[in-house]
Amino acid sequence: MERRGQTVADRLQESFDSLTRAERQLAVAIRRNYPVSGLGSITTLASNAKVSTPTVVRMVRKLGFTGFAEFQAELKAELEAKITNPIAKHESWAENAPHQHILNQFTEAVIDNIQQSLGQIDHEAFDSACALLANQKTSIYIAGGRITRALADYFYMHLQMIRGGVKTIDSAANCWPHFLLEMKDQDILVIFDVRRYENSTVKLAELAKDRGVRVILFTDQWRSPVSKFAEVVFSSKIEVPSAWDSLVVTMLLMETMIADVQRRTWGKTKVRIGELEKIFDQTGQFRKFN
Amino acid sequence: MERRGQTVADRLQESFDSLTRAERQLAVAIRRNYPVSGLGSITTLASNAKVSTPTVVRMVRKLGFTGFAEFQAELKAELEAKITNPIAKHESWAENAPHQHILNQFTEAVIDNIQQSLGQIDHEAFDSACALLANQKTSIYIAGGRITRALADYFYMHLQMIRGGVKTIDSAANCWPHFLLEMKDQDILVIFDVRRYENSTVKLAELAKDRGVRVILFTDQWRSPVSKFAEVVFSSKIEVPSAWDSLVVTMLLMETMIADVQRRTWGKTKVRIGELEKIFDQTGQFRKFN
DNA sequence: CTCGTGTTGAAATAATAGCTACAGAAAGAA
DNA sequence: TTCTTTCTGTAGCTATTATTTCAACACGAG
Repeated sequence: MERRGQTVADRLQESFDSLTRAERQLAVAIRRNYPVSGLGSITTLASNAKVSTPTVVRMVRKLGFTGFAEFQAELKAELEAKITNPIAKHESWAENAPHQHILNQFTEAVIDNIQQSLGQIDHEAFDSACALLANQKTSIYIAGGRITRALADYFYMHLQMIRGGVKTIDSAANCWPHFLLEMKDQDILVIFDVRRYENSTVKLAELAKDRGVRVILFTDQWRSPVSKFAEVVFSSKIEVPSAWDSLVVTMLLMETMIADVQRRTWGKTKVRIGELEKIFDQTGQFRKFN
Repeated sequence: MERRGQTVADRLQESFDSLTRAERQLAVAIRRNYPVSGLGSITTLASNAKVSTPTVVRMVRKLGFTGFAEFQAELKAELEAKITNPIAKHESWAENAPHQHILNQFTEAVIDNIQQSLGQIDHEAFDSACALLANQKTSIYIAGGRITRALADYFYMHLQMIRGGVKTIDSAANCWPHFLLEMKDQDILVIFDVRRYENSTVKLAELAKDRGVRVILFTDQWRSPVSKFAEVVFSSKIEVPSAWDSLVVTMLLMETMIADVQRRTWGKTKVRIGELEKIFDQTGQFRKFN
């Protein structure tokens, strides 16, 4: 078998499909902090990956090594090459691709967006928004625009598992009166609105606010006009080297919020999730691994 | 004694005068090919330097370590710092919030996920997937699971603006026969499937492949069983400090793909977008700024 | 030359490493 | 469901490791 020029990472990648669950878990652990992660004892590596030492032995054999010692020797050799090589500079995200490759360019822009957006965020506003969403006495309405609809759905899907009283607002504007009618004082309306802002969304926010609804807005760095009616506003930088905008940062904020709301409501959510799991088990629709 | 910021090499240099003959011989051997030389066993190191193992122990104690293990751990830490991407080691992302704040913890995990996932991506596979999607002669079908449905919709929304012949597959499994019937040889099926993997999705992939359809899969680090039937697989690390998984990396890859497909089809897409704009202008539904 | 001080490695020891065998658990097939 | 097959961790074995002990050695002072 020809192995010339193949790094351990390559072999790991190549053989990934033929690995078992525990072995994949190990492979991921090795890639984390590669290649230094593989330099300790087999015991350390195994416990870091939360697998047993025989699993380690079996996996390195699958990669074509005679044993852990040979595997580690190879890692050391790679490391040595990397250290002595002057272009070892770690400046690309997709390491095998050239720096000009769109994967690197795009990712760099996204990282910058994250840094800029998070750098400006008001964490107290974030906390208060989470508190609002965790308050189970009120109802939550979620609305998105043409492009942001997908994020609204994603948010809805998670919140609805975490707590009751969550509704997603149909994108067709002629359905809104029904939702507005239902909204009570102190209810929450979460709106996603990035450029190009939609007139109808602004109207929705205004009408909702008139009814005493508290509005949480996810928007871009230029801020949707909805912000006039919003109690809490999160603006994310969305520019990337693309004809389209990136909603990655918005999604990051939203997921963080989901995590925090879940934490706040855990007592009640635990029961809710338990029931949900039971239903899933009954349908047999899902399976855990492999 | 203050040891802050001192590397092993520094200590070696500093204490060189107080070392004995055999110890100096060892010190030189360590600096030769530093720091990888110190990563093997004490036996190997000793025999490379042509000294005995007790000499090694005595010397590292003179440098201030309690034993060889501590010395080696320090070397590993140095190596790790040397080859790790500095941006990933960012201390705080939301600068005003404490480091323990969930915004910082979550973002840190996401950045790590990005680095891990991009670090092992096959950029040639990425390019070929983009080429497949840019080929306007074939039709594209997009399918998602319970959670990933939102991503599938997001992808559909963009691709559908970029080119024709894009369809999203209804999540209800009983609608699939109709879609399968329509699929032609060489058509593309894009599947989003992260844990917990859905049995029905695997079946869809299998049936599609039987019809000569080429499958592109977005999954997580453990890989959905769909990967058996997929021509191109993108796995993203999805673990975050949350009860739920993070699809931020998947979204990043997808957006990058959208950007690249758009670039490839620009000639035809320009016309298509132009027409779309015209329709939007006519409906007056959207406005550009404020 | 002899003594004393400091240096060194061979040998002994205790701990840990890597590896194997095997049995229980999980997944897949019937 | 039940039966097979495959996977995975526990327990135990042997080889090696890091460390300690101690006798031999080198070398300068007297």
